[in-house]
Amino acid sequence: MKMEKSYQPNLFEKDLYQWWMQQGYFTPEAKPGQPYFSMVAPPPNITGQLHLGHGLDNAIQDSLVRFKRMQGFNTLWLPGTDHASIATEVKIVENLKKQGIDKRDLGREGFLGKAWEWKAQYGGRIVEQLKSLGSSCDWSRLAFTMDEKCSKEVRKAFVKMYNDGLIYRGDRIINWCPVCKTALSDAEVEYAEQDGFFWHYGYSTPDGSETVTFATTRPETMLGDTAVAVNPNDPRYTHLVGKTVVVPFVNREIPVIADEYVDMEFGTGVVKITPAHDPNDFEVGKRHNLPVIRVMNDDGTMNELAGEFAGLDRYEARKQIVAKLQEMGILQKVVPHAHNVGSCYRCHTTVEPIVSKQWFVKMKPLAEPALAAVKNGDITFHPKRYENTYFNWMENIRDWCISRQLWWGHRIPVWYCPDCGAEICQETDPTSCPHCGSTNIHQDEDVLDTWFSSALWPFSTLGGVGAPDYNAFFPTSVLACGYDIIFFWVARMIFSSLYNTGSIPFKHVLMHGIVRDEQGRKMSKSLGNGVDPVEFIDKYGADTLRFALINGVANGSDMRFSSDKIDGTRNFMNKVWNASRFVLMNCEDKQLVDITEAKLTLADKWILTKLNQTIKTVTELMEKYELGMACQTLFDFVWSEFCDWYIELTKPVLYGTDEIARRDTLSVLVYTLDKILKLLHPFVPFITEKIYQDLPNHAESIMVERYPTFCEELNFLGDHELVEQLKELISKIRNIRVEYGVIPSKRIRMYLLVNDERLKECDVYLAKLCNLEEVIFGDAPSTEKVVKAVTNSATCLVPLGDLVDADKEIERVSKEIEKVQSEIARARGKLSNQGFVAKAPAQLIEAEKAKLAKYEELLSQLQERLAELKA
RNA sequence: GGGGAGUUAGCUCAGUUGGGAGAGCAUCUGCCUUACAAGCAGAGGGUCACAGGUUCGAGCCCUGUACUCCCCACCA
Repeated sequence: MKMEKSYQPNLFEKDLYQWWMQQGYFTPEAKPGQPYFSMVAPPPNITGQLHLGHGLDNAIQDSLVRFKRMQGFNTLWLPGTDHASIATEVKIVENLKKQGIDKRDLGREGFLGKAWEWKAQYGGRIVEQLKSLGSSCDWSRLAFTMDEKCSKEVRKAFVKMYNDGLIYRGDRIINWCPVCKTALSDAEVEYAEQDGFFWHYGYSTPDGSETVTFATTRPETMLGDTAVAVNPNDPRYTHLVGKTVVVPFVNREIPVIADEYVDMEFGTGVVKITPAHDPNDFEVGKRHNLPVIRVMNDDGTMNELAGEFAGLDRYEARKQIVAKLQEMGILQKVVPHAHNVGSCYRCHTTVEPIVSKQWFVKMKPLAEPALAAVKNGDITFHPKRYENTYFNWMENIRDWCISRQLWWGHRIPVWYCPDCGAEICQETDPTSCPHCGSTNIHQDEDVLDTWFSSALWPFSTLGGVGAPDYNAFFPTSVLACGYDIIFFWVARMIFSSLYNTGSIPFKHVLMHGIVRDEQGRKMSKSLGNGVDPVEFIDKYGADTLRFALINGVANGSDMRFSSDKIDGTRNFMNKVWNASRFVLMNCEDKQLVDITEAKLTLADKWILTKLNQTIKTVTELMEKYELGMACQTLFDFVWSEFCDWYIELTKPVLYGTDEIARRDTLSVLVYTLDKILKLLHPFVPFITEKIYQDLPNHAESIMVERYPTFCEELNFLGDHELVEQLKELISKIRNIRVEYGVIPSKRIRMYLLVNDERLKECDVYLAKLCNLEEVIFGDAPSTEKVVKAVTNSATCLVPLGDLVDADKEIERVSKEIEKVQSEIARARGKLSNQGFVAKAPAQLIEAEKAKLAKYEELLSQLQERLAELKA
């Protein structure tokens, strides 16, 4: 066996991955009724490149799946790529343009064909990238939301909702993106504060006798005004209600109406009403039967109803209108005003509220069971606080605009018959009108919101209700994703599954945060601070990336991805690598025994006990989805216990001459390393598999081995405690060496007085770890000048001859006395507190008493020592 | 306006039923000791934002204050 002296990434990962795939480990059989663990993954959008957010998603998901697989669950992880988003279409169009093709020339079908070509290419690339992260997805079930089986489910769901009256089509104010030229749902609009203006001006009565003044941030919409509204209780304007005023430019006479919507306190108490371009005005318009006059085109230019401003861009029109109002002396004042402006979450263009005919889903009936499912505990969020976010949204939910004016996506399965006016909604394409037989029917041009199909993902990818995979793996166990898509995706999956399958889509929702850069900024293309996981993996390896993304991060909170963290993790990987190298180097040509038959040393028993504790803790944490803490626990165990102490403690034996002892200790080393690799494997798949394959007596693959469990036979609490005392002693001696400036290479002698006879077995450990030439059990002769260290289990005397400095020693001991005294004070304080003794648990009181006794004994020894020094 | 989160060592952050303040990095000292200098050993460093309260006991629970951040809604 040959191992590099330090961990080098990318020497074996690809081969291992390929081998895993060949072995079929990723492809489970559907076994209905078997204990299973299944998961749906958020589909990375193929139009962007893979970023660290995906890396985090993937690391968490894969770690969970690997853990559960090792626990013996039948695991399914459905991989998916892409959904039919606006960005997808934009990219496809860009791509076509490069080839000199206009999508209109291709027609809808042709466009889709080209889109699939493009998608296969980029989707394939993303899959390759995900593989380099070690994703143990079942790639044979790779799904796209526009796949045949998913599409079937989309239609089925739509038709069911349509027939149940949950889907309707109507005129509404929607958020319109003039660049993407499509409607957006409320969730797809991002609001940001922008500097703007309040333009104050007024409309006059036809006779010019009276003027009502108002303020607006969008003067161009005045061309579509169909009323001016005041509050019915506003005495300033009661005399005007029912009269009319005239809109300049279009010279339209519009009524002054009274509506509760108007806030008397705000501004002048007058609002101009533009039902076609403002959601509130639209509602007011409905109440008062106002005409709806739309003055803007889909591309954000003014239309023919805008009169002299027709054809102008909305902002240009605004400029000219303001200028003309000023010219005409109508404009009264302009006040700077910061207000929130909505923009398209994809292209960041300012959205325009525009009235238009769109398809909506009635949310109230769907939201109720979805709320109940979380409230009654069928679905649990981790961390729990995100349930509040979910409730908040679900309780205030508004109808969901699901139509999009794009070419790429699931087309709405509704046909119109112009001959009889019928509207046909069905799963299969009709060839003629079922009402009048006309073949002159046409399908609705709109496509569905990408999240409509994504919402069906948990069951559509499983083949739908009743399919073998569905029966074996639904509802899924966990959904793991970032908190930023609770509304877009999580919430919609919940109500969609409940409605379409009658079941929750998943039992647990594991939320993680966003990966930020070193300065805490969100990673973004425009800032150029994004990290490409593929480049990262080339440099540091997938194991490092995965562990760095998970280790020590609390669920649901954002994390900073810093170079420090990367280095630390890379160093840990190297540590694992080298510790393994140590074990394997010593294994050459050696026989091993089952450790239940080995004669265990104190150190062996100690590490086995520690291992047990670690297994218990890590398993519990994993089961609570606390991956960050599980990693931390492993990090500490591997580095601070196994490497720093246990390996050092084995050296006296391994480098000794007792062959049986060497064999036995080596067996424990291999045993422990084997468990460590298995514990780490979910997070660190490649290195652990690589090393595992080199272990003596290894099985086929670590990936399908069982996760370690607590072993009562190998739990030695008494010996564990003794070694802890030994460690304390060793630390004290090392401290003395450093404080007295004994150079590390100098081997010195030591006298040891033990309170626990078993410590006499520990001379080799002491000698090795403190670099002693001799450990003499017994008191030092009075002729020796010594430095003394006291612990509860032993007193050690280090003869340092002339190095011993009485003053220094007095200081050192005094300092220690001080520490012990403060401990004693604390313990006594507690125990003399009546309330504590009366109310605290007995166990705690006993523990406190024991500590007090310990410290008191220590104190008396230290004081004795001090007296000696001062004598 | 509604909801949520944060404030712990110089920095980044853990701290899950309330029971002696932790890690990594950085700093200081000394070491290439045959797994590892991507390392080892040792050391220093905290009024757990502030003010009250509950409790025998509070970083943790309650109330309030201050600052920071996120999400949602949005008054023209």
